[in-house]
Amino acid sequence: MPSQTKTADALHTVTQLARDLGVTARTIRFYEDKGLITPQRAGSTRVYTARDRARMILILRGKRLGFSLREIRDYLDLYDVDHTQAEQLRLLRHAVAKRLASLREQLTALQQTIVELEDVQSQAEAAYQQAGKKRA
Amino acid sequence: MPSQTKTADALHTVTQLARDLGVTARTIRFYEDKGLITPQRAGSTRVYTARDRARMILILRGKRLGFSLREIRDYLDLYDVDHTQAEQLRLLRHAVAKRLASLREQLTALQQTIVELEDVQSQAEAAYQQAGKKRA
DNA sequence: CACATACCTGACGTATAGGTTAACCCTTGC
DNA sequence: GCAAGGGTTAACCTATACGTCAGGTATGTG
Repeated sequence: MPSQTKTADALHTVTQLARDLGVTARTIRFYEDKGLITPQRAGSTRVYTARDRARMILILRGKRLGFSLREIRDYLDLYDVDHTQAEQLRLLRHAVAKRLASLREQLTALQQTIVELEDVQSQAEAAYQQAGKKRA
Repeated sequence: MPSQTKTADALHTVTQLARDLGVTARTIRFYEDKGLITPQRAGSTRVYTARDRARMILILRGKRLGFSLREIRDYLDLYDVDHTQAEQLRLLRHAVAKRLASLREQLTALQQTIVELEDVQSQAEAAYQQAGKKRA
């Protein structure tokens, strides 16, 4: 695909894109500083294409999933090189699997904590009832 | 139960406790600085009892669950309240209920994140298979 | 006594993810 | 002609959770 396809792709400034995505312009510039996105420039003004927007969405998604900006950058770099490289996909799968394992561990621990806390709750409840009786 | 029961409880220094728990002494002192534990002192030297050790274990578990030290401190404070005062019990129950609600919320979010990641995983898997085919 | 250890406090450094502010440049409209 | 509004960089501030000295004290041993 040649680089000039459709001119219909809306271009945006940082502020517009930020509003669109629910982050601040500062955040987007910060990501650029960290090498996660590199918009074109019109003079010194940043110009974002639909592709850039899609990339930002991937970044935010990565963040939601608990990856650090550095990790996100590395994974996005994998995409950029070539989608068909099996080796890179292997790395991605590995990273995702690791993260999943960690999350599942957290899930188990969290469930356990809830059970424990429910125990504390019922004990506090019982003690409260006792205190009530004594006072009566 | 009176406060002096068995003298058999082993006492430890920061370094000993740290090694025992797999953290550094600096970490333990830091927690003290943040009000999470307050060991007794022998002169200026910190002295940790079995209770202190148990408390440290609770702290570390909280950390594993991804809570901030501040949250952990608040959470431990709940345990410290006098269990016999009705008013305090009321506050305790309230705090525990709030924390439980928050934990359940986190649980839901975590489960959702896992589902999303599993999705990413299966897509990466599919792409990997595709790449394999192409190369063959 | 001197030296090795271990403990203490205090202060500064690090990484992550931005927020805030300052000072400056351009463009547009009245 | 100039203020308003948006864009830019640079630099400093924040919070979290420690690591890493520096400098000082106390204890025990040959």
